[in-house]
Amino acid sequence: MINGEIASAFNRIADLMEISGESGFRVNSYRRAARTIKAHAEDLAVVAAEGRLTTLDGVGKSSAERIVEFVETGTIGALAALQETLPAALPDLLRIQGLGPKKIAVLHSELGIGGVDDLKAAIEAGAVAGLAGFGVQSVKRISEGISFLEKSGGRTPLGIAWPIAVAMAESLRGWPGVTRVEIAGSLRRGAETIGDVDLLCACDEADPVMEAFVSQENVQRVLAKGSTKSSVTVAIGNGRELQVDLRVVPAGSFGAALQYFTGSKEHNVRVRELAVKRNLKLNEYGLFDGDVQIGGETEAEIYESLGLSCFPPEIREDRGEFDVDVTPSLITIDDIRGDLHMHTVASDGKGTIEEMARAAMERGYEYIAITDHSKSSVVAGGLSVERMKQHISDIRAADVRIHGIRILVGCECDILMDGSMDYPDDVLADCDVVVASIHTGMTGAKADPTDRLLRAIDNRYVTIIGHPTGRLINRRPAMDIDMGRVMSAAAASHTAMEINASWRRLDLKDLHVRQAIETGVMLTIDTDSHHMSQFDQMGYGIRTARRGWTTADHVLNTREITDVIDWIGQKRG
DNA sequence: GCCGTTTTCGGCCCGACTGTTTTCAGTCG
Repeated sequence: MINGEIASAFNRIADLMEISGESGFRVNSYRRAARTIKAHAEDLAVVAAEGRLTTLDGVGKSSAERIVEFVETGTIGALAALQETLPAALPDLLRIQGLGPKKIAVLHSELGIGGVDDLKAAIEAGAVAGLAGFGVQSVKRISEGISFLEKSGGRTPLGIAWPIAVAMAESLRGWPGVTRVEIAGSLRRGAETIGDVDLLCACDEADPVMEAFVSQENVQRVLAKGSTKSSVTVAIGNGRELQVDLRVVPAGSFGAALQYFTGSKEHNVRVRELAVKRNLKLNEYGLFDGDVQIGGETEAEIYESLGLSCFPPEIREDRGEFDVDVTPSLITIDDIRGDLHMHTVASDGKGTIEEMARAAMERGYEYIAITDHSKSSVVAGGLSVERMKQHISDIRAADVRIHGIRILVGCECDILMDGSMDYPDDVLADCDVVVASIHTGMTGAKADPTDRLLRAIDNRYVTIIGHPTGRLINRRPAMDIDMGRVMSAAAASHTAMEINASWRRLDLKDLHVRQAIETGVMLTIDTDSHHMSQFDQMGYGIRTARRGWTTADHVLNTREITDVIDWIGQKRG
């Protein structure tokens, strides 16, 4: 799969062109093509071979030629040519707040700066202040930007940012004069990682709210403070910081502002283009016909005035939402009837079977599957065949003893290097649910992960492929899997694929979820809980599912227990 | 560079904040 590499190359071209002073429209066209390429599930080498590249959004003749060039040679001449004229690491400076293409061009032409280290040295030496457009304040801001980049370490996982945002929003709601607060931005869209937290607030008087916002105890630095918009950073542990933006808007504009600040940027560009086509103007204050506001108190008003449905935030990515007649009715957490992947003290969990069952009942679940690790997962306390047989009896006994919830017998069985299962078939046959997962040999070329998954799917007792790509967000990349083949095999064999709801994984991710649905694969959304409290992570899995356009029908654990058992039985024959 | 039921040229979303170039460019979202 070369799509990621091509998208990176296109973004690099855009960065370098922008610093070169190239037309912003040309720059944007490369970024748009890069985005399409990155989001395309099918391998671009295949699309190129079949001559379909220009059917992709934002890919024209020129981009298609560059893609073909990459497929054939592994490089793009245009990128190489740009890198001859500008240092390859110069675009890294674009990630520093307060530095844009124009200032970076000055830094390079005047001081020969080629990367972040050069810039730090030049600031240290006092060479930057005094350059055209650089005063004392901007140098200070750039220094802070460098330090923030080092402390933020890029994007923050959803599961870290969400509780912080909820707590800040809750606190804001209690302030005098504040009438409404919502979380917007990529957090509201349920993105797996976020750049910053966007809070939106309606209030009687903005200035005192802004003053209180920047004066909060957990604020590390104030990046900006105005009457409608302020930015601060807050500490999130390990010496790292997260940016939080607050916007204050009039109540009559709240819907327009929520729509605008929820994004995505690409989605908003499309919406505004549609407004322009109708001779209307859309901004964060409302939808306007000339000077007359015709909408903006609610989001629905804006969308409906433009002849659109009020898209759920999770699909506002310009990934086809404008092209369908009917927006699907996406799954909600209330559709979930059970959880089919969790661990107990028998392996590496912290709760007993009974504690997990009671915690599940508190969440209104009708069933759970206990799925402890198999024998090869030694560090995770995987169960030998003998212990597993005892565990099966214990689960059956708990199911009889505990009323109000059905407790299914399961296991999370390792997929071994050759794709065979870690337990013999007779043990798997005694389980109601088998989650099959890869835990070892993810890196290195010893075994092809696609072949391993395909062989696992071929096993009649395997119900669910657990965390299929093995990625850990910000920590470990996904295995290089031919997802098209795996999904086709899963769909054909009545094997479900998991959306692992742990915020560290979110695996399948949104794009793969979409691909699964298009391929006809049954999904499950499971928390992989190792503690009772981790059932709360279901919400992150739901968001990921929604980002992949999932409805309740696509998900096995929205069904009644008898239907779940029937569905599993169809594969076993 | 891409795109098109106002098409093959001429447009491509819009506003806030900051600092510095005293009237606005650069950056950001």
